[in-house]
This record gives sequence, C-alpha cells and structure tokens, in this order.
Amino acid sequence: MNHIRKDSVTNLSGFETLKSNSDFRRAYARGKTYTNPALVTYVNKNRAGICRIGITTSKKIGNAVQRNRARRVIRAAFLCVRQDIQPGYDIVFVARTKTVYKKSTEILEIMQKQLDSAGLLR
RNA sequence: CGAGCGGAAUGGGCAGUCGCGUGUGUCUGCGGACGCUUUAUCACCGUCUUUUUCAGAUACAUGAGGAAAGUCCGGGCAUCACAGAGCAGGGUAACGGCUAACGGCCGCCGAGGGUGACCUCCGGGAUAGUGCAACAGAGAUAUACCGCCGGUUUUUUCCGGUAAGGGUGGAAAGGCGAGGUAAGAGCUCACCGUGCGUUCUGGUAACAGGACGGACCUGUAAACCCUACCCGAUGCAACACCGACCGAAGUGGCUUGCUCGGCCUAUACUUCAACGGGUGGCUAAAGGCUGUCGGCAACGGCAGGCGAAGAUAGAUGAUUGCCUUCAAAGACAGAACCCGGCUUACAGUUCCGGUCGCAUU
RNA sequence: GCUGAUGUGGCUCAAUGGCAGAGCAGCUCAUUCGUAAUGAGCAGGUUGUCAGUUCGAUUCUGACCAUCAGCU
Repeated sequence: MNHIRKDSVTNLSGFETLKSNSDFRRAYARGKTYTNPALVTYVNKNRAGICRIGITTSKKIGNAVQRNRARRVIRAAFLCVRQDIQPGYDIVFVARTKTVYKKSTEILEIMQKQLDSAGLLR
C-alpha cells in the first residue's frame, strides 16, 4: 500500500510534498535561507534520497484568492526547474506580498538564482 | 436634453504551448486461472482472462460565485430508545396571504419624508403591576417659590384658598373663548384635539368614515414585565463501517440547563496518551429554463426539453498572440454536506418601466 | 468548516442609562551635592466603527471591523 502511494505522488509532480508542521519547522530552523522581496527559499538536506517541496502562503499575503494565486505561481515556476534539481533535499518556498502581482517567469528567474547559489542545480 | 426613481442582466471572448482534480473507455503492467517444470512449493516460460483491487500511458468529457464571504435566521439530513410533561431560557410582534420553514417575500393598513416616480419604520400592551427620569426647577406623578385673593396681626409675620401669569426642563395636567368667582380652576358650556366604550356603513381583516356616551390620563417595555404565537439538544470535525492501538487513571452512564418520566448496563462512559489511518456520508436539488393556465403580486398547477465540481496541506493555473474597449480586461472575491433567505463588498457595461423640469411639434 | 469570547489614556483594568475613573508609565515643581524613593501638581480618551431606541448611551438593540480561544 505504501509504495503504491509514493508512486502516485512521484508521478504527478516528480516530487513528494511536505505536509506536516514538524517538517516545515525543521526546514525553518536548520535550513539555509535565500531571500528576495518576492520569494523566500529554505533548503535543508534530508535522508530520503528524494526531493520534497513545500509552499507556505500565510494570512499576511491576503485573502484566499490571493493566497491561491501565489501558490499557483510558485508551483508553475517550480515545474520549469524541476528536471535540473539534485535529489535529497527539502525545499520550502514562502510567498510574500509582492508574489501575487508577479508573473511566473519573474518568479522563475528568482528561483533559479536562489537554487543556483544553494548548489542544487546541475 | 437635463435631473432623479424603481427593477433586471452581465461579471470578457477565441486560439497555441506546458500542466492539475474527477469520471468513462482502450492498452500495458500487477494480479488471478490453467499448462510446462519439480518429490512438492516458489521462480522462469507459454496461453487465457476482466468479474473485483492497484499502478502507469493515452483518448474523450467535465471542472468555483453573484455574492462561493459574514455565519445573522430558517429547513433538509444524521445521532441521541420515543421526541414525552413541567419549570427555566430564547425568539417573533398591525392585518391578510405565500412558503418545507423563516426574523424572509408579496399585498394592504397606519405613521413619517419627497413637487413627483417612490422611499423609510423591532409598528402589540404605559387603562394589570413594579422600577427609573441625573442637572435645573417650588414641584417629576405629586406640589405651592414668586405672584393673585381672603382672614389675622399690623412695620414684619402667620393661616387658608388658587393653578390664570413668571421662570426650569425632553416632559409641568389638552387648546381657545365665554360664563362663573373674593381670586381662580373642565367648575359649567360652545368649538377643536386626543385616545376609550357602544353602535351603523364599507372592507376577509388591520382599518377608514359617521352617530351617541362619558373622559382628559407625562415619558420609557431595544427596563423588569403582561398578552398571543413559536422553539428538545448537538452539528458532516454529525454519524456508520473497516484497520491499527489494544496502554494508564477515574466513575455507573445516557437522554436537556433543572425536576419528573424513560433507556442502557461494565465488551459501558470520561480523561490522558496514541494512530495526526482509510472508506462511505458526497451530491438529481423543497433545482432552474421555456410555454401556458390561475392569482394585483409573492407564488402555485400542467406540458416540454435541460440537468456530470466533489477536492482533503485542498484541483480551474502559467505563458504567448489576436479581438473588444478611452484604457495594460483592470472590481469584490475561492465550493468543503446540501438548499431558502438576510446582511456586507463590488470596476465597467447593457436593458426595461415610471417621474419632474425645460425646449420643440 | 463549526462554536464561543473580548475591544475604555502609552500598559493593566473599573463603571447602576445621568461630570469617564484607579494603579503603573510620562511631564513640571519641591526635597538631595546628584540620582532613586517620597510629596505636590499637570497633561493625555471620537469608550473599535456605523446606524437605531431614549430627554440623554461606555452601558440597551442591530450591522460591520479587528483580536483571541476551543472543537478532528
């Protein structure tokens, strides 16, 4: 049962998603931080051997529509870089107020710069 | 043409590329059956199979709102044995209708506003009772400060009558005139005003109009309260089933806040710890559209055809071009069991029907 | 998603429908060689916002806004 479920998640986006609060808190506490007015990235090494991502959109950003838009823009930007990422890391993206008004191509440039300085890009 | 009133609709469209949820079909794998093999089983290999479970690929279909929001009312649905009685508590408030129901809607009455179209109103009872009315004022539901009149003393004063006049206040015993009196007073009378009772006419009714009688009473019930009607509690995190845990502590427990009544009994209930398990509940609905009939209308009857979101860290996105536009498609905003309302937010556009003013015919 | 509670000076809180108050903090003066403590005085409020009931609302009623808590 367990391995089947992992396969389904792997297939749809190529990565597993972070779900529990403890995973996020570990990333905030131990991970390296890369900041930008439109995006904050936390990178933390894990032992699973696969890449896991999480997206945080807090209530500060706005109402439900604006939070959904920020999440979708970040997800669309991540789908463009996912083939180039080395496995074995937990990545947490935190949306900020300006994320809502950016296009996904702009977020993509920021994300590539941050992940490159983290040494995750091949 | 200008100003203003009421109602309704819309809430960008098309195409390319990359992606997501759900459903259905096809294929592949897994699985299952049989054969081969083997002492026997597994594995390998071959054939068949889709009824069921799972995964992948692919094709097709479909995929947020008018408020999805606030969670303010009402109902369905579910559990509590039945949904029972009384008390407490809560809600509603002219009248008639609509509705599954409502605090909603329609009509109508009354009051208020506007030249008008039209708009606004938690609109029962203060003559059942209790409470409150600061400050000011003589006095706040009962009275006598100034004043006026009579008596007494006489320089003062004291006693009685009075509510016309003064001033205070949101509110001071209905207004005004005549008679009357020592001075006055609904004390008496005419007219007017207010609400009450009886009765007549119109209306289903609230109510409106008329006649007669007797009265003049402060405000506040979004103060307690009274009257009439309504409400059992908890909410899909309800609840049912399967799995895991199957540990510790305490106690009879449940039904309603209380009482009665009732039910279940240690495989029960509560708390802590833990699994942050899975499946169902889950979407065709008191649904909307068109026509027609009934009704002033809300709404109801009949006929036709329409009618696939169902996620669970939570799917509708990203990006490019063109069209539309004065303008870069730019407002408010994301279903979470489902409906009927209410309230609040909202860029721009369109349509319909009244009103007033000015000008022309 | 559901349920409930609270908004008063810079902070913590009080209030019978009738002048908005207390403590701490702030400022000025006194005291001291100076500071603290102490004493005297001063200032600071759209009572979350908007409507309504009332002669009058922090208080009563409704709508909205913000914050906090609980339920798997």
